[in-house]
Amino acid sequence: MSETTTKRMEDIVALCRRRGFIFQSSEIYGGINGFWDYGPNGVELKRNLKDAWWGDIVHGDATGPTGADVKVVGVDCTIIMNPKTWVASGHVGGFNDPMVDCKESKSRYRADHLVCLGVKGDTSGQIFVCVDGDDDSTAKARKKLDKYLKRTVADEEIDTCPFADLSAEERAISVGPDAKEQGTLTEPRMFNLMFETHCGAIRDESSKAYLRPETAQGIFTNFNNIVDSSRVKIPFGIAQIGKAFRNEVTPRNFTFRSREFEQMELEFFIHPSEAEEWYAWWREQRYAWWKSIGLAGDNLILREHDRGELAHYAKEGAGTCDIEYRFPFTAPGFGELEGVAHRSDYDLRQHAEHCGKGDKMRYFDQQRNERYFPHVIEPSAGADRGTLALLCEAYTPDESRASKVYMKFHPRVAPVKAAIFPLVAKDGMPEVAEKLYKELRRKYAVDMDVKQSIGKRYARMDEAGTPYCFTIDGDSLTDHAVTVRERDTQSQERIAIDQVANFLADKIDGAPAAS
RNA sequence: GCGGGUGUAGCUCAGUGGUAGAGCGUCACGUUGCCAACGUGAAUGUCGGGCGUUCGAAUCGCCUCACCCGCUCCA
Repeated sequence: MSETTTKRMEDIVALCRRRGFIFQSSEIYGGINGFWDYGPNGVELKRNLKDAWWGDIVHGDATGPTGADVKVVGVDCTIIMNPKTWVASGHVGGFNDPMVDCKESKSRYRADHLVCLGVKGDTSGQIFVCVDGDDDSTAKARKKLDKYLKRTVADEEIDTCPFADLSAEERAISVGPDAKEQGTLTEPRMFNLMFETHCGAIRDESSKAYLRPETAQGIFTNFNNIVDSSRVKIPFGIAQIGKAFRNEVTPRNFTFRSREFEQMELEFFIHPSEAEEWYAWWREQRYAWWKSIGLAGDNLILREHDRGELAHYAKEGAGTCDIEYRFPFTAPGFGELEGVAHRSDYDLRQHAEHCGKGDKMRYFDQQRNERYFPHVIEPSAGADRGTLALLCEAYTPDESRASKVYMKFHPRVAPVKAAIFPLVAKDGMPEVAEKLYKELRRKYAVDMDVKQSIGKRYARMDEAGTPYCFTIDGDSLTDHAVTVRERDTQSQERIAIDQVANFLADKIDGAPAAS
């Protein structure tokens, strides 16, 4: 990473603090790793992002690839759910045992279930790992061993030992049960990224509960409730915005990897035969959306996953992609903003199996006269990551300005849409400004500032990313017009004071997408 | 988890054992005539935190926390 990009992230963090976007959580006590607070400007920015998402997803008027209306309803589910939810979803699996991951096959194994095969007395060659007691896995390892030694190894030559006993050097020459390359197995480690708590006063195993690590499961567990109560018909979606928690090993990169974060998730339910076209459609839709709120150009990419990195349930599906942004701390690489995944019918099936109400999780399609588990296309976005991307994208150094930097937010997400200034605080100008301010603030987040020089007030608004300033001067009292100062160009034009609200409406809602 | 760096006012920093400072910003009053103007005045500090050494610690030692960077990791 170059020095300039390093410097820049520090500058962005400093501005976030200086202008009230983001603070460290509980800072007066020294902060806490992985938790961040939003200040007055930050909460407006993040809320604008979430409102834009909700407005476009839930209240949108899109037509899907099959010609169907894109019908979406919302939910707001609890953070603490019945712990069985997380057993069904796979989040609790092997939680009390050390686990080993394979970087090649993406499989996860219980460390105490893995054994190593080698030839007695031979310490130089590769070690082949298999799942203890699993005949297929053992046979596979034996075959790999034979191939490696270019001969058939007799049973009595075989030496075994627990995988957990291996040193780091030995792990480096080990080949995983489902791998071809050596050294793809991680060291055994306890693996539970869920925060735990207890319901009720008694703290024992039976009262244990988890803070949700994703919002999606609240949607899946309510699937039949919504089908029964909302008259929705496939294809349709269920959307949720809410907090999720992951006890990350290494929170890092400002708010990018936080332990408490907010997700904007949509689960879109479709007939299995239409998965491919809906997946492709959502992928393009979501990519275009991020562009529309101001993430332009080379910093935003859509990256289709390789087959190798797909989750097990997605292997046979239509695909998975990430929408990624080039953050200063990932440059020249990218960091994930949103994942769009075809999850097939994995989640609904899992819950059907675990909850014992299998039929309830299936959908009866009147038109097709068919009962089936719908497939799911899941666009899952991070609200905090999105907010951070907006901040990074907006940050624009400009040595020619008094502020040395300005925040180039799209008007739709800008925390403050406009500021109203009397040019000087006399001759009736403050009164006119006050009247305009009161009129506008009913509808928009606007600021009024009477004090100090006009240049200083413009500079402050540049740093907060306010796109427009309306200045009332001596002539305004007679010609009923104000000067609009535009943030990005610093240009000025004069418009009628009774057209200010229309001007803003046009800029905020009718503003063209970033090029 | 490993390694490197940083931590003094909102920001940039000075202060290397003896009364915590400067510039910018912020606020108040005055002045003002479109880009951090000017004058006068004011407020602002657990010197990241704790323990220790010392008559005395921002300064020395130990521990710890947080942030940034490079690895690792990211179900």
